[in-house]
This record gives sequence, C-alpha cells and structure tokens, in this order.
Amino acid sequence: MEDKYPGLKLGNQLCFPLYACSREIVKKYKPFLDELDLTYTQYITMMVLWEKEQINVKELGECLYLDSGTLTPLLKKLETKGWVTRRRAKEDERVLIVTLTQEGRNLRDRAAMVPEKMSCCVKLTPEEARTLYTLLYKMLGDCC
Amino acid sequence: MEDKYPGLKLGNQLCFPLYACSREIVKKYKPFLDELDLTYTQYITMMVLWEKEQINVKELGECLYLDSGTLTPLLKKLETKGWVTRRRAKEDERVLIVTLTQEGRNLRDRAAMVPEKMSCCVKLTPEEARTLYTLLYKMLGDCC
DNA sequence: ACAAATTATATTGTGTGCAATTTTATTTTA
DNA sequence: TAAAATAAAATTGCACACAATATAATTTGT
Repeated sequence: MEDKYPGLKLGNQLCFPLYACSREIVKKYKPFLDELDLTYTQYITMMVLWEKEQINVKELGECLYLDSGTLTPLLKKLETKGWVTRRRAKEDERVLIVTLTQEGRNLRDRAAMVPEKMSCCVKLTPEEARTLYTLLYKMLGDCC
Repeated sequence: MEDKYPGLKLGNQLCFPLYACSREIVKKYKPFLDELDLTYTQYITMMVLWEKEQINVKELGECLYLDSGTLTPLLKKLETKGWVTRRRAKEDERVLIVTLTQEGRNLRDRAAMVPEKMSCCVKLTPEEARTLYTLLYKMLGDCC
C-alpha cells in the first residue's frame, strides 16, 4: 500500500514501542513475582505500602494512575492473602484506608531480590536508563 | 519505613513509568479511536494491515508482541465489523490469513487524522521523542 | 509410511484496566 | 437546615493480556 499516511505506520509511532516495551518488561517480572504470589499490579501496590505503610484508595490511585475499578478487587485479593487490611476512616466514612500487615511487611524482605534480578534484564547503560526515566516522567507529568 | 531496599521504591523503578505512561497515552487515543469504533489494540492491528494488506496470525503476533489468545478474539471482532477477512492458507491449513477488506482500506483515510491529533498530546521536543523512540526500541530488541 | 515431534491457531481461566453507573457519605448553598 | 452538589468507593460490563491447555495440520525421524 502506498505511503500516503506515514503517521499511520507502526514504525513511526512513539506509543507502540512504549506499549510493547511495558508489556514485555512486566512479562519479565513474572517468574520472580510468581515466587511471591504477586502480579505486577499487586507488586507496585505493595511497593507503595512498603514506603507509606498506610494509604487510602484515592491517593493510591493517584500514585499508580489506577482507579477504584482496578484497585477495589485487587486490594480485596491482597487482603485475602493477609498482606493488607481495609477499613473505613472514622473521620470520613467514604474513605477506605489500606494498611500494611506484619505479613505484608515480611514480604518486603523476600521481594528485595526482585529489582536486583530484574536489573540484568534491562540492557541499557546507566546513562541511557537515566535518560529514559527522565523522558518518561516528563511525558507522564506534562501530558497525563 | 526505613530505606532498607531503595530498589523497592516506586520512584526508583524504570518499569513503572513505562507502564503508567503507556496506559496514559493509550487513554489519550480513546476519544479519537472511539470515532472510528476501534480500540487501541484493534488500531495497531489495522495499522499493520494498512501497511501489509495481508498477514497471518503468527507474523501479526510477532509485529505486535501479542499471542493468539489476544489476537483470535480481536480478529473475529474486526471481521464482524467488516474490515478484515479470515481464511486458512491452502498450502498449510494451520495458518490463518487475515486480509484487509475494501471497507478496512476506507477506514484508513478516516484514521489519518489520529496521529496528527495525538501529536499535540505529547509534550516532548522532536529530539526528545527521537531519543525516547531509540531507547525503547533498544530495550525491545535487546531484552524482549 | 507412520508414529512422534513440531507448529499454528483456538480455547479456557484469571487478572487487570477503564468507562459508566450506583451507592453512601460529606459539603455547599439557597 | 434541608435540598443540591460533590466526593470516595464499589459495581458492572467490556476488552484486552497472557499462561496453560487443547486441537488440528504438517514435518521429521526411523
């Protein structure tokens, strides 16, 4: 087909490699996360809790760019596994507070190896990784 | 919580902004793709067909980094909409050939505005966009 | 030639993502 | 202060993603 619309070629898109790369790397996490009985989305949720110990659903959603439609069932699963508790805030019953349990804290030590093991999967120089990181956050901040 | 494992902080991850950015940009496509009755995954599938006119499922999956579990139902939907046809190859009945229809070709003209409209959503300089593009393909190629 | 291995696609089941709607609680305003 | 507006989660419904398995066709090895 003639090259009438170069913008419509997959190779000229910026979004496509972003989308493909994101999924491929999440896939690389899987064997390590399987050992912890975590999905990638559950893993980044736990990562927020390992940092903050306690957070409500709205704030968590802002951290992760996810909404309650995704987070509600996910947090219920994490509660079932015993890693978080869910309770309403006394001051405002609309707000649901998610809190890390001791079991959830323990999981952190076991998860410590994940970033190390992953680091050898990414074949970028530290400089390239830094550049990529900066550009991605620039996009996230400016346009999203 | 003490900073025992800096690698476990969301802000130190490269994968997270990739994952978040990818989803945020796909979200930006939505209003434009809605007008064409396409999802993002259907859109990139059509993009391959607009370039190649005809392709089998395996090759399509290699182009898009997707497997038959995702593509089979998606291609059936595109067939229902009348934009592609699906038939087995005579030489090898295992192979399913997807072919663009005239209706599918017509859709291309209506889709031409999508990359233009999207371009103003991405607040990177052309130079930054090029750098990002190169780094993403480097990651895709080297590690995935 | 024919059983075994391989290959291509389809199916199944689980877990997101997200838009749209609903429910419940709080805040604002007439 | 009571109705209207707003806000936070939950629910619903649809469309991916993808691992694992199944099915059917082809190729390989003896």
